[in-house]
Amino acid sequence: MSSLRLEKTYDPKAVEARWSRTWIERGYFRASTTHPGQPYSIVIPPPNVTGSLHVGHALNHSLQDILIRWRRMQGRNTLWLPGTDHAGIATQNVVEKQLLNEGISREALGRERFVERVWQWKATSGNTIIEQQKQLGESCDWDRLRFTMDEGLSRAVLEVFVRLYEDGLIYRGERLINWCPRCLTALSDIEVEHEEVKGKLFHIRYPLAGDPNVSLVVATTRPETMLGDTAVAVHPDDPRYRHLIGRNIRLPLTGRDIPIVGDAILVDLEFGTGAVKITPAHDFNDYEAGERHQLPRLPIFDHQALLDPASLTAASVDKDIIADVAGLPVAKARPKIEHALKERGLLVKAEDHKMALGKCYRCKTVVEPYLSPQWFVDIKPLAEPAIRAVEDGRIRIIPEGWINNYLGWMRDIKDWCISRQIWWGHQIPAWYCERCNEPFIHRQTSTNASGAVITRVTLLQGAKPVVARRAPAVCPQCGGQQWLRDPDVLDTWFSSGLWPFSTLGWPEHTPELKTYYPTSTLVTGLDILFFWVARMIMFGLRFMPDVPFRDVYIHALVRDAEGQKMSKSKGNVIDPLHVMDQFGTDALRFTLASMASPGRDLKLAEERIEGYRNFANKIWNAARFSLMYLEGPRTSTPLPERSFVDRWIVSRLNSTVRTVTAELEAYRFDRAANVLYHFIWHEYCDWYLELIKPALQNPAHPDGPATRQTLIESLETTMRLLHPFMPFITEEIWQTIPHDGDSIVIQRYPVADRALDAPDAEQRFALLEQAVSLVRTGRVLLNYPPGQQIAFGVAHDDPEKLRQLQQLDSHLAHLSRGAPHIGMQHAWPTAQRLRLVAEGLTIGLIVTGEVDLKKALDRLAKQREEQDKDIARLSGKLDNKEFVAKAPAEVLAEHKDRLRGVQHDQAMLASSEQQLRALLGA
RNA sequence: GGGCGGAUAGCUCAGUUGGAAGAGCGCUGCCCUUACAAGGCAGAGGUCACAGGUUCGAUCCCUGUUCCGCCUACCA
Repeated sequence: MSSLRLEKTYDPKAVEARWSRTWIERGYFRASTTHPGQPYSIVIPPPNVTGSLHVGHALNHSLQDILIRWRRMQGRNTLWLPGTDHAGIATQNVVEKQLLNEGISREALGRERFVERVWQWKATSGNTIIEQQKQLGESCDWDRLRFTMDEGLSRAVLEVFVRLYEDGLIYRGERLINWCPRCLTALSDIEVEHEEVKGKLFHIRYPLAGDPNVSLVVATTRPETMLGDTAVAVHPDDPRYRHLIGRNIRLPLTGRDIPIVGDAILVDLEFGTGAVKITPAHDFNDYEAGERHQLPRLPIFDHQALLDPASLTAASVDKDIIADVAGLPVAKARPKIEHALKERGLLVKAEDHKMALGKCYRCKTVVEPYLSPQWFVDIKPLAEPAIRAVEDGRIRIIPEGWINNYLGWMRDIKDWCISRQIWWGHQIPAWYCERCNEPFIHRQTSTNASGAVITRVTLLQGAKPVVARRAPAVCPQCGGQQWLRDPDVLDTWFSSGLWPFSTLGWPEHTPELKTYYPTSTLVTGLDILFFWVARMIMFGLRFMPDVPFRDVYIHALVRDAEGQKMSKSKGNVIDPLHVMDQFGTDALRFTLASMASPGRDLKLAEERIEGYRNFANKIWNAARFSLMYLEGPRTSTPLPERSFVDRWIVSRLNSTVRTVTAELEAYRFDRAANVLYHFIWHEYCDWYLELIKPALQNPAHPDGPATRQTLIESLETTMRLLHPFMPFITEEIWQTIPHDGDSIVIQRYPVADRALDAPDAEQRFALLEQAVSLVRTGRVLLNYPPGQQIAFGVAHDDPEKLRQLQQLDSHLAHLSRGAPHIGMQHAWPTAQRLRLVAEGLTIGLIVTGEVDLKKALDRLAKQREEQDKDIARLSGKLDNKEFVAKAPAEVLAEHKDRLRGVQHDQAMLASSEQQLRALLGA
């Protein structure tokens, strides 16, 4: 026997564990290319293989699971393809840290053993997030789990790289790139996070060569880079300086002479001093200016962003300065340089200045523009089709607001630096003949702190690679057979950019690709729109060649209750697993869905989840109720012959089906969830289950059999409707109530049907609800004691409505406890009033609906006149919607503006009592 | 600097072709009523950021202002 029949509260844990296991065992999530339905496919944004589920995943995955479960129930051929990402730098950093804790550096370990070590770490921790995803109920086809460094996916990477190279879209070149001095690797532009910081703008005097009395004052935020200056720029139209163009500056601290050039692009007349130092090897703008003026590049920092003594010497820097700053990192070199300038009286001033600082998105270290040979993708030819695909609507971005964001970025896109100087990832398929390239192969040997000898291989600009799917055997140039493979690996986003087709078997022509590509919907956070989504579109269009997905649904970021980004360091992280443990997985899923409004970050507080835990419990108890009263005959009475209450709930459910489906189609998970919540709690539970109690509890009630049928049908349909949102509890209930089939997972999703709409029943219900609500309000406002029975009269001006209300008398009485005598009060003869009083009942009057209050009042007044001259004076007609009576005065005073159509007949009661006493001769 | 979004109840937010202000949570009062106290019923609470404009009518459309986010960017 299910606990559903026994337990008053829903205990999710056992239920969830059982069903998540069973669903997978029974293969409900397995996709088949031969399934007859129209394909609907989603590839999951692959989480880091060694990560664990955070609340952002929970949101992202819940939404996808809702879509997939919904489409599966609609009979579509669904595939939700799961997988994980090797997450190059991030994972490498984690393992490096582990090694450091053991006192080992990765260099000491060596590349091969280090990579082995990462694989080990993946093996031990890689299943964590997958298991957690299963716990969340994700209906992925787990048999198709992919990893970006799987053999198949790696082959796709290789293929794409080689083809792009052959097409001239991948090249190697020495450029200024963003370099993380901690990760010791190049980064792409978007891997740099900009942060506004307070810095200083230094004004430094640069004397003219051969004329020390004349000088230019340059402004810079980075004085330490001046050792690498190769020119000073002024604006060609600047009357202050234009006559100096062509003359030389004697660069302080170095004694080098560098030219003054005119550059209208670099120099802003309004800013700083109007003179700009040019350091082509350490600044992106200066790099470009250097190209314009054919200036030499003088790198002065090494790969760790330390001032490099060798470079400094080559740049002929003052020996004292070299001694002072050589080997220092940027942050420490800056004050030393500042000091040296000050000593020489060359520092004019240093003013506060806010500036944007670039940081590594993985380790938050300040990045350094660094001149080095790297691999790039010539991106424009890939971006153009990707722009068109969105412009012409082959790819829809939802919400639409992000389209311009995407287009803007794509139109302004710069070549993509794809090489990373790390070890974990897809090694670039480029080989160098050692003999031919001897001058370009630079081996640096050093001994590290632990005494290990470390060799660092750098392939200098000029090296000629052979790019191929496998290592070449013999060099076509020199016949040599010694090959050195390019040590770099690819940007981790290179492989994830192939995800929609590499996971389906590309470059083979598989049935999976044919069936499931293009995928239907991509569900993702805004943070990886450029990293991932844009790259998938570019690669998909080039290699498939078709869009990788039809719809891109972009959801918001999950923040904490204060709107702060969740982070471990802030300690404001909501751990989804903890929440699932505490409140149940369905509650978490439903919370996230209900908060997924477009365009806004969602602030998550545990109280919300608790609220939906209560919702789950409400559903549980509604199901218990249904089972409790299901004993007894059930008949499938034709709908038109069922009671108006039954027809009402069927109609409301039908309307809910219609709305939920429409909202899901529009990716409005929030609205779909809210509509479901409202229907189940406030219509099904609050009204329907209450209304049918008399029919269920009285064995002789004529509506009993049909109502039992309606009860169970509507519950069963509701469970199917809710299933994509709350898979566990719906399955558990569905299994326990009468049903056909093995699992709710593979049942048909409810479809709205006009024939089920019952506007007349809805109208009648509205009348009833209004009357009940008025009776209840009256009770409370008039302070009737709980046990006190009350007779209420109901007046209505529309004779048809009045007739309907009379028919609803029993419902009204039932729903307003203790008010058994509901009738048309104004029509009650005195004798009946007296009888009611004799029974110890209080008499009240309710006026509902579009009643003509004036008439009602007149009628009441006339009636009372006949009965008793002392009857309370009635007044207080406020407008056409409200009127209030006098007594009891204190209540009325308090609620005067609120009291809607409630009349307390206190005075009448008093008068009736007198009459009664008179009659009885007391 | 550019772009985008937001400002509605104490809190979190709905409110899409402009037509009498909504939900959840919280709060107050009453109620342990045979599905559910993780509950029921009732209730309080809002010049819809500010200033103009269009309109018979504006939370909604237009303009400007203030504040808050996010994205993006080479002001040295």
